[in-house]
Amino acid sequence: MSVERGAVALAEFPGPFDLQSTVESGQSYLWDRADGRMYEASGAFGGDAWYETVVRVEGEPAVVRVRQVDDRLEWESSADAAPVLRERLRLDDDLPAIRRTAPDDDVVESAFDAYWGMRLVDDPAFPSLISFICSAQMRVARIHGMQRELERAFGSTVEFDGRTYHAFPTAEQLAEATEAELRDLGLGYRAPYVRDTARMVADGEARPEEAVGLDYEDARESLTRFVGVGDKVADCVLLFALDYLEAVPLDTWIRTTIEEYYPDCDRGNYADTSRAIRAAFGGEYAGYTQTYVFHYLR
DNA sequence: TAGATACCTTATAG
DNA sequence: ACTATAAGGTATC
Repeated sequence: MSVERGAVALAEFPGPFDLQSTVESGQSYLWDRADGRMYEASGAFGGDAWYETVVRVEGEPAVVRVRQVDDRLEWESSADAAPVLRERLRLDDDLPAIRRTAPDDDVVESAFDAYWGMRLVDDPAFPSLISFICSAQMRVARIHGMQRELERAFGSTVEFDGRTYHAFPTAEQLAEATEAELRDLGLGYRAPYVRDTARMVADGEARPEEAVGLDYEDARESLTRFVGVGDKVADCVLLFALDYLEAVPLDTWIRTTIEEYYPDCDRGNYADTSRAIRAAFGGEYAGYTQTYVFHYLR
């Protein structure tokens, strides 16, 4: 299979862009660094590192390899990668306008300054769902490692540029996994959650995309039908895959931030605290602010 | 309905 | 070396 190459001129899109922050900030677990140094030296070096993932273009798997060199996004793929990059990395988001909706207190300002250019990702729903089911009580680097293991064990292979890559497994592929196999990959108690959720999707009982179109809180409720998905994981999928930019996942880091800087927003339960912090973070794009703060404090 | 507890595994701190 | 602790929580009681 031939290797096509191209470049995306970032000047055509509103505001700055930072590839490393975007793919190494714990939003997406579908990208891998070609040099194997994912999460090793955030910000210190590797600003022009190559990142790779397997996407689907019209149903067919295609490897996409991308790196940022100054104001260009250079890519290599078996197909035209530009439209995929534009969508998945949210290049059309008007970052300066979004930032203006955020509060201008010290934490938020510092977070935006530290990683200015980071975008939210727009991942496919099922892989995002599985990734965040795996994220319970896990560190970012290990969640990432688990997804690579799932791909290697259950995903389809794709040949590209003389190497073999693995796509993220489909629900049907993952539904075939046994709990023991998943535990052997290090998933621990998340193993039955992943298997059961994959079965629900494979059996046609429910699909994460069904949440799209519902009011935000109904969409969150819809996702909690899946096994291993509570309010927090549901918020992650809404924010990083289903285009609900107001979603603010209440994880340990944000809860600590609320305690320290927004004590009035602590309402004692998820739903009410969520409403309060979403309002404090500016409403419509509150999830953007959450993601900057998360990455900054982590 | 709100609150407590078990749950896999691993990296890191002490 | 060895143990305690915590990691982007959820299900169950």
